[in-house]
Amino acid sequence: MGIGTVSRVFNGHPNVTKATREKVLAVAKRLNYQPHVYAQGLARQRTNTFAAIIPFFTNYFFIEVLQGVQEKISSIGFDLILHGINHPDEIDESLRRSSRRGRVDGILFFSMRLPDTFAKKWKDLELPIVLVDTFHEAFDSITVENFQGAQTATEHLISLGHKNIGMITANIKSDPASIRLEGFRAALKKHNMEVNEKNIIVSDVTKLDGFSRDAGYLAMKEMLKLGPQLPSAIFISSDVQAIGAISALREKGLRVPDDVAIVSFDDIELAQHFGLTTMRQPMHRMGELAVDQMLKRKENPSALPVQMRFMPELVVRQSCGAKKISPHIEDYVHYTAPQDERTGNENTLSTR
Amino acid sequence: MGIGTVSRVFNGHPNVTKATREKVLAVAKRLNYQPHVYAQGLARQRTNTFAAIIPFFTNYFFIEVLQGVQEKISSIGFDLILHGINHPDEIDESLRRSSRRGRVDGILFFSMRLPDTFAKKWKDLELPIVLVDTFHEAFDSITVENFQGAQTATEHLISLGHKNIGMITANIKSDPASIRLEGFRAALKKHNMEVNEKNIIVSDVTKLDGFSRDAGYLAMKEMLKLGPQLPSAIFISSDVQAIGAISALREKGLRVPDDVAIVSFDDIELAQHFGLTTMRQPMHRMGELAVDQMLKRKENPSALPVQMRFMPELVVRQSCGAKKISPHIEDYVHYTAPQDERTGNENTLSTR
DNA sequence: CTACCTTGTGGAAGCCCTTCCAATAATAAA
DNA sequence: TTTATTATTGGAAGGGCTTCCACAAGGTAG
Repeated sequence: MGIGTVSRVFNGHPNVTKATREKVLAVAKRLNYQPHVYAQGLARQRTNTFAAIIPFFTNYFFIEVLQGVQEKISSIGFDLILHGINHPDEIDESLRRSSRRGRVDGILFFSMRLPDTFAKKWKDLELPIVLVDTFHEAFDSITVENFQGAQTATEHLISLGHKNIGMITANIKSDPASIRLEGFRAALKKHNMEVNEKNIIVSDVTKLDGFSRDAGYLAMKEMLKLGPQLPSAIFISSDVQAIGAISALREKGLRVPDDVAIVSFDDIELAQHFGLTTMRQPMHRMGELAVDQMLKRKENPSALPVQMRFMPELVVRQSCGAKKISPHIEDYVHYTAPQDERTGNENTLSTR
Repeated sequence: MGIGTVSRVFNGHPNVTKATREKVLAVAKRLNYQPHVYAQGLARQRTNTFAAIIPFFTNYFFIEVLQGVQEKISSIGFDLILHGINHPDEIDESLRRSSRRGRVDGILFFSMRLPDTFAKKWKDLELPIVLVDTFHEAFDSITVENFQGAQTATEHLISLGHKNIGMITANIKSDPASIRLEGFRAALKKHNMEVNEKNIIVSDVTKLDGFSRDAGYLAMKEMLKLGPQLPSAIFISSDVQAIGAISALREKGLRVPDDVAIVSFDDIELAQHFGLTTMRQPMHRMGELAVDQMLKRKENPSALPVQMRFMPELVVRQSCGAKKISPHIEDYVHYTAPQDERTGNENTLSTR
């Protein structure tokens, strides 16, 4: 049996007699033979592996996207190398590691601003990259219409008759946060309502760019200082923040949606549990699509960058007050204020 | 410049003159040269890569462990190949893929029972494997004292004076669930209390082995049928279940901890938010240790299997009633019953 | 029975490193 | 200055595949 023949058998090439094929397979089984992955990779000049660079997924949004990615990647028989980013410095490092010649066949880059230095020198590199939940004109990207989404969310509150509407947004340095804020403003303007700057609380929390429960809690604390002028409805830039914000409201004895109506963004799994009205992002789907796009890009490396944008969908639950619900039930416990025991890791991370 | 010299420079071998080193480096930079990862792997016969096989991390427990793993792996300059398992069938497939010759240098296997077929043929394979949150005598493992932990949790409730104590447990097919149940029983016996079988609700949910909010919700619904004999205190086998269970209680107008005291298990991030008294597992740390153990195992492949067991720690918050809290506040919303909109993925998965 | 296609098979070359050994250069000792 | 050491350097061999080319074998048509 020639060495080439064996290769042909294992790779399902057509020109092999059934007899030889079986003979090869038999011997292979007896010897417990398996092709050496790296040797194949070296010879074929590809790895069948993608890297995913993700700001660490303590944030539920990423978990769901990552799940989509991972399932899709497995289904096509590829492997996924995971780079969790906890600190902005790690971005460069991860990109560099992933770009090492022969390491992976492509990179999925999530939710973080692609460093300009990389954006430039990337075009030389033949390595495809797909951006998810972030944008760069030079590369394929899959994003959500944050502007439109925020507008829709806000308009929902307007349509419920609210006149005094506020917003709590995550750290403005993050694209999604700032764009959602713009959408909020646009909605009010569109309906000839004045934008009261005091009604806008911008989180200055740096951890997770303010997309966290703690940040939401603190922001609402801040907003509560408005006292009687407290908005009757608030758009909050993410579900996790909304959960924190609700805790702050509870502490003051304020009820959602009766005293304050809330619409948030993301529709993470918990949103359902908390009865949050929110803008649903097809997270799982976005993960899958990212992989699909990666494959397409590999087939046609020179095509123009593709930009997919999803329209988030309004999911009406209870927190906005549109759906009336059964009698209120007493809550059982206070939210213990942030940092009570878990050590607050103050790494800043520019992310979603 | 000889080819060997270049290699020496890139690998930091000592015997290279400063002059040559710099010359090589200069040329390398000019040519934008990088060693080819797979070629290195082939020549060195190692990949600097570990695989992690994890039941999919919609479950917060895994996220936290995975984070520990990922950080540690990056810190030693290795790569992590992630295999998320959604269906039991995928376990074999993942193990097989990871075991392919030259694919990875080691496998971290999480929370699932290692298939016997693999356990056997593994010893031939030179590939190290470390088990986390699961056990097999033949391999290194890092687990938590589920028995002791459950016992401690139960004793805490006993010490608070409860006489009628119940337990809600996840699917008994899962090791942690069944062991925690045993610990519960042992605690009662130790204190000469009778074990009332009606007070034990065993979840028959298969998805995530019943370690889910829905399962907890349903189990509590079931338990509520006890009516006036409802236990005054309940030990629940995980935090997520406890959260679901609390929702069910709320629906009935019952308050935690006043009407029912609760202690659960895991101490996921959300536990704090919900004020759950729970048994803390050092999840992040377990992830790191798994990697450490992997490295040790590689240094000394023939050492006897190491079994590390952590003692979970009781974290007292509000749900057990030991800490009295400020006046109750009305809750704002019902828990919308399971499966209201998210399509219930009914894959069964034998996991934690 | 030839001449000409197919189809299948063996193996060299190439993928890109690391590692080892031999050769050379530099240095120290005599 | 010569010899014995030691520090560098070059490059062949080897790691395990894929791919391509040449050749053999089997078929078909003339």
